[in-house]
Amino acid sequence: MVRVRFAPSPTGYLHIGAARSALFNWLYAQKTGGKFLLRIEDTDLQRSTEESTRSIIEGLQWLGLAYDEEIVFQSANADKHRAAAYKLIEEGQAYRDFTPKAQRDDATVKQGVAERARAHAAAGIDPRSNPYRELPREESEQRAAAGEPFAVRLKIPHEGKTHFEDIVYGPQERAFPEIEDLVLLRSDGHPLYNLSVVIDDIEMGITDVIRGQDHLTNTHKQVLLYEALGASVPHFAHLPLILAPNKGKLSKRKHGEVVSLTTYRDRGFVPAAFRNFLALLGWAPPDGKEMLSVGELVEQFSLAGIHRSPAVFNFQENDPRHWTDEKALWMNAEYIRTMPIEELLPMVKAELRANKLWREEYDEDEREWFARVVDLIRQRFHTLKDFSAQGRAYFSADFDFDETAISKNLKKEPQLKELLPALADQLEQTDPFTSESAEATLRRLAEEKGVKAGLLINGSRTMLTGQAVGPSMFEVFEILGQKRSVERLRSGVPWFQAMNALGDV
RNA sequence: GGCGCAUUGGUGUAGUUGGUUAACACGCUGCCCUCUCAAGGCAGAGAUCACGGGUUCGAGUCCCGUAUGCGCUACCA
Repeated sequence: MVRVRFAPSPTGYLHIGAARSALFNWLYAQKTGGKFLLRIEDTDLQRSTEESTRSIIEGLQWLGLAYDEEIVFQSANADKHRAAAYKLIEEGQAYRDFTPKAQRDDATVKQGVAERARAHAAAGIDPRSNPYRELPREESEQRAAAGEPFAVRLKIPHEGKTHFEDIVYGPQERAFPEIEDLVLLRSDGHPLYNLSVVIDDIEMGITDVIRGQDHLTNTHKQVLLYEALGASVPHFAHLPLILAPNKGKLSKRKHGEVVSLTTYRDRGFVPAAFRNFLALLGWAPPDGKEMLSVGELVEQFSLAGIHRSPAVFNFQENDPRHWTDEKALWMNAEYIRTMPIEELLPMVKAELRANKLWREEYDEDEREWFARVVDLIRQRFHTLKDFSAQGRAYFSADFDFDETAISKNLKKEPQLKELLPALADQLEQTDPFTSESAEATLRRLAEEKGVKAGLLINGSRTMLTGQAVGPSMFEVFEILGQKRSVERLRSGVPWFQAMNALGDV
């Protein structure tokens, strides 16, 4: 049975790249009828936080990726990791390295590595030569017993090469001389990443490791460890990276909240929409259809459909209209306007509630009305936030008037100041009050006064909703009802606001 | 520095064994619809398939090289 895992380190919010890894693992588990496990890699005590763990769990939940079994916290397994390392020493597959720990500054590590490599090459030193590798066992044990600190390193053979088959990237080979004897245990006894992952994956019975491409080259080391440990090697599938628009690394420090999954939740994304979008980064369904429900995603998903080149996450910083990938935004709007209304309603409810616009009647007597409004206004919304912003006038008498709407639809025609109350008088007499009758009334008045119907329509739109844009106005009349429509048409509020704003009395 | 991976319109992708005008989605432009804005419909712009060689009757697809980008190379994860 297939067992896959998502293994994030809790050192910050859930990155969208990580979220995609989680998605692909989950999809694969669903597809194969396997298990999807969650492991929190919290071995870096300084950087790991509980808050981050919480946000990861919330993020997965939001995306609808339920994990099986108990969460595994890697830090809880440190003893097992150490024991495995000591066992490898016993077996002569690993050795104690008494070289004093080199001081390393995290920020300059990459540079330091390159410099060291250059220096070694220039001096003709084999970077893998380590005087402790062949230290006689007695001496090694004596020095350890005497309390001398040591790191534990895996012995990599000098000759030969590793090989594994990556499901996405194909056959991978690496010559042993290119791999340094990797450190398993720090001199303070702390187990290191490569050891911990392998032990935990064995322990958890992981059959398929699906993760970011940044782990591809390190996989050779892990394969060696599996072999040293006498465990069977899982299948590997590495996923192409998700890059920033400049094709650089997508990071929080440089790109801010666009990379955080919670941002999408907080800014009004429908989970299914974002999940759908994420699935299309690095993978494409065989039939090319892009709007896919979870069921379809599961059905169509295959590791073979994942391709190798990195995907660019397209957004424009400093441009609020394009704060994230346009296709994601489009897809969200598409979901909002096409998803079953019954599924959308609870999301709108949550949004209204958060903005104190929710009324319990919407769940009871006015349930039908509520569904009708949502159905009417969702057609042109892009995020759930829009229901409480542009949609505010439908749920509250206390809404703002858009400045451009006032100048374009009201102030430009001063006579509207009299025409709209006149329309209100007419509408008050209209019975029954429906979109059809409201339309007839309005058009009759326009004809009487010799003005274009559009003038009254657009003016009404701004009076009733505060906006210059929105659904068909006659639908709005009906949905808002006779009483509110008449009241708002008579209200002088936007006129005062216009005068104040524009300073002409 | 070494090793690895990648490279199809602005972006996401299709193009499985080489064979007609390189396909789809987002975005963009125009038109239609119309009470506005969307949606929808129609039309369109945009790719010398990174570059240079080669194999072949024929290459986005195979081979070699170059460039660029990214990753790994840590007593980080």
